[in-house]
Amino acid sequence: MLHLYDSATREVRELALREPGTVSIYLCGPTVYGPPHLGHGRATLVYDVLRRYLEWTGLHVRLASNITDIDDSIINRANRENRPWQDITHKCEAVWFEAMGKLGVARPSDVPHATEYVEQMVAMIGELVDIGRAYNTDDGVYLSVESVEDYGLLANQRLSDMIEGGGDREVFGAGNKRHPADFVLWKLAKPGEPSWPSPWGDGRPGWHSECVVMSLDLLGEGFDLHCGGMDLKFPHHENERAQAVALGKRFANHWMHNGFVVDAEGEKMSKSLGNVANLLDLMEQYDPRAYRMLLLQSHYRGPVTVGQDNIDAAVNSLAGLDAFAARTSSIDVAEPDADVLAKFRDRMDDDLDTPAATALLFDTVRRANIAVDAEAPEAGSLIAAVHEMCTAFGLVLNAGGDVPADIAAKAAALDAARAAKDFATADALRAELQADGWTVETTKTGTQVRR
RNA sequence: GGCGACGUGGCCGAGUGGCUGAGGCAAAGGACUGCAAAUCCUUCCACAUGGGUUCGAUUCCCAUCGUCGCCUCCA
Repeated sequence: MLHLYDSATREVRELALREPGTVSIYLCGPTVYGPPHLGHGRATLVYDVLRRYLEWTGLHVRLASNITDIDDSIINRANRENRPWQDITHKCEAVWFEAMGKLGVARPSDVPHATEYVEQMVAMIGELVDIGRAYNTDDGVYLSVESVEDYGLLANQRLSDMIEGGGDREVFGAGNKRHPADFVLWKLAKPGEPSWPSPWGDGRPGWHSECVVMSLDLLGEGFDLHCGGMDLKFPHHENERAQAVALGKRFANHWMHNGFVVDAEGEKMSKSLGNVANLLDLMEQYDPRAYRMLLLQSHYRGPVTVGQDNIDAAVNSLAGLDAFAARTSSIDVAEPDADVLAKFRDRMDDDLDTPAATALLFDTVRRANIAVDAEAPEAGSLIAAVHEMCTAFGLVLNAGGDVPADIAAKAAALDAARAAKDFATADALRAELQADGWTVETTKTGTQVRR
């Protein structure tokens, strides 16, 4: 069974399942007010790999991931561009899922929207007020963090230490709060702002409430895993948890956080890649699979640099895998090599060690190539194992696909010329095909073209 | 000020108290090929610095230098 680092206990431990055979996961999704960036891409890819791997091992995965479609950033942009806020959220959500599609990130099982859950949030906030753990001020309702026993668990900091170091930052709503770390659950609307009714006045929910309500509604108390980017650990996840704890509910059993995307060579990157911080730009300029490949070769908890060299290396390594898929596409597959798959699971179960698992993938590719060259009997099972691992990774290999009749004819002509030792014609034909964007490879069964 | 991460070969990026340590990319040489491509083989002598613990450290501890993240709305 999968062992994962748990941010709450700060150790790698087994991901215990509330219900055998099924994994319930909540992933904090995007606030839809702009195009997805590389950070979004990393998070969604990391959890897509997690999900596919779990499914590949035979588990049923229920993945809920929200869309935050009401938020200050959205309102600000709407005001700035003088257009309806829903216009922004709808458009951005469409762009989001289009980008996810290109990345090969499967759509979550559930995609709840904050605006669909306002009533439930109001009800929850009401409960917190009733039990004296939240309080009303003249600009909203706040949660009293001092009423939460172990506030700071995820941040791994004591409340007092956090406050001391606050720096020069302005404390939001400081004048009204009982404690500087108290956070807003309900924001009273200013004139012209979108709002929903509540016992405390018209307004909108604070950021941290939606995930509590949605995760508990869709997945139920004590769900298995809550995940998101490292930057969400505090305050977002801390504050989600605080609300659940304040309500006396069991929340996530395990917390997983992925590392950041780093642009170590900021200047260089922007020069060579343009505004590569934007995920859409990256996918436009490179095979979208390259980002997945790059992330697979790094560990999910560490920082990862996304730069030209990095992406190029990933693109080139994919070319090797595609070539493998192409040259083995006509070979009968057998039962996947059990030994390889067992090793694969060992590595993946060890805190999702995809770098070790990809090393195994490449190693298996080489072994399979050797077997294919030798026409050895184990080729089929090794090839099958490679495809199994790719499935678990969510990596789709390109074996070439359909070849138009005229191209196939040229390839046949090339073979004929070679057979006749008319190498000048053969070379010319090959150059033509290559100029057309085709990869031309000589195999035992003749010239194979793909792209 | 508090909490935390990290410094590995040309680049990226794993990992381990003891034949000096994956994998990918790049480069070089070789096999194969009419030539290529694909494939395979080989090579490319790397673990920030200074101490300490140890029979032995890249891996453990301390210090130093350097990089970075979080500490109220950013995946």
